[in-house]
Amino acid sequence: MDEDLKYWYLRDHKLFRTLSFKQMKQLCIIMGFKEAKKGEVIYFSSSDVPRIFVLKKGNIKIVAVDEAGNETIKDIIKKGDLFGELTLEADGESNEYAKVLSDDVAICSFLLSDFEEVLLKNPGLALSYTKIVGLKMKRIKNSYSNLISKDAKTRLVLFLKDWAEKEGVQIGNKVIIENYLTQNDIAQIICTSRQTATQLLNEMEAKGTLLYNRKEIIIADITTL
Amino acid sequence: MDEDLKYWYLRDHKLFRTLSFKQMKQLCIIMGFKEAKKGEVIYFSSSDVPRIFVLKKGNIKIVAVDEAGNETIKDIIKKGDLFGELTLEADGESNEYAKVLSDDVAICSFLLSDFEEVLLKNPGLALSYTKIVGLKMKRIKNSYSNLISKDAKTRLVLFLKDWAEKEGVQIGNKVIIENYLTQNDIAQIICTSRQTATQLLNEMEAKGTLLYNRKEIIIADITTL
DNA sequence: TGGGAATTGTAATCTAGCCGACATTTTAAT
DNA sequence: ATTAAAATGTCGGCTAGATTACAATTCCCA
Repeated sequence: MDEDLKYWYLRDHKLFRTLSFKQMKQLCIIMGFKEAKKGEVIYFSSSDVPRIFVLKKGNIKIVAVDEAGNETIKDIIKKGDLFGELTLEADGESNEYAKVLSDDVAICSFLLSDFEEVLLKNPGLALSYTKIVGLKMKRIKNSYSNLISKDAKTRLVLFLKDWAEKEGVQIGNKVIIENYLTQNDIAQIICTSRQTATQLLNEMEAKGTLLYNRKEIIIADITTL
Repeated sequence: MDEDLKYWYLRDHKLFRTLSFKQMKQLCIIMGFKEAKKGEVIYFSSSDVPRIFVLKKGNIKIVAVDEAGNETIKDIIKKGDLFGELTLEADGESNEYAKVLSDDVAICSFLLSDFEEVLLKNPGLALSYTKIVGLKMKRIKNSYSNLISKDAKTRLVLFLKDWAEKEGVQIGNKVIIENYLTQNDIAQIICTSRQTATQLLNEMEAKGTLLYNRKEIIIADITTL
């Protein structure tokens, strides 16, 4: 792939904006690039050499499989997000994979070891990176503590609010969200059964607070959700 | 407090071992030091200037209080652990406090802003720091996913195994843990009600797999727990 | 354009574990 | 020693939500 295009893809990310041209060049040399289509499984955390990924386009979900074969959605990764061995420490144990949700995705990646080299030479970048990882941790902590203390309905509402805020198009108090998740996906994210999620969504639709279909979700009034 | 003693306190921590004498001196200048006794509440995350803390001696628990006044134990901090604004980002929202569990504790701290300065000048330190934060994140993720997919009994067993591994004294297959937690504390950590935790512990005691009292916990056979 | 797969809808069971309501024991303080 | 405050032990009722089991829809593509 063209070096210059790679450069711009990366340059676009807030994490790398502080770097000089020379430093960017250095990063680009070690960069990988990949595209994939909907439904594809693009990444098994344990199978490959440890890497850091930057999602440049589209959405993917990170799914963890436990010993019993149960699948949990660990994370939804959106354009601009980092994923992979964020902790800078390879992790042989966990069995995770990533599945493409949107029609297609574009992904940049570095080898963990290469990325570390660059961080060592750019303390500012290391600091920014730590903050990004920290922020991610904070979000995870927050959503997990919701899982524990709130009931399924509250969790669904919190998830919808969060989704609306991040991606929704707001018109007055109405918010339209492009829906690339199935009810089963949503259920897995808020950690409940598919049936419960379906029931809750239908209840909300009956009450008129919501309008659900496979293409979009329309929230009647985000302030009273 | 004596500069030299401060120096050694810090030097002792693995995170700072790579620093030169000069760099250590720089850190010591900005360092604070504090001691506290059992039961004392030593730290409100939101009330003070953002800080990073290193626990040099003893144990504390980090407790979060939600809007409804429910308390959850977020973390148990042990000798050598870091806590506070680890993400390098002040967090006005969360309402947390730390309570001393052991007879007494000793704590070092830096101002967040000062610590950032030092990290900027020491890329290696920044990298180590990111890894420590990352490791903590990984542990949190792991324990949370247990909360979600496992039942209360399994969670208790996992917690005990973890505790035994980290702090227990092993004699053959028998493990003795110094118990500085109440049953209520344990219940909060594994996110169940106090009554359920009590019941589970008593069941295990009845089956002979365990011996619980306020001073210590003796696990009969760690391999079959 | 038809048919299989994925997604969504609905209902009836069943259970872990929360909650309230105590009794009992241990600890710490005066 | 006395007593108040923590910590622990025990029990039954109650409920959110998992689970099982189908039906109905919608999507996809050959």
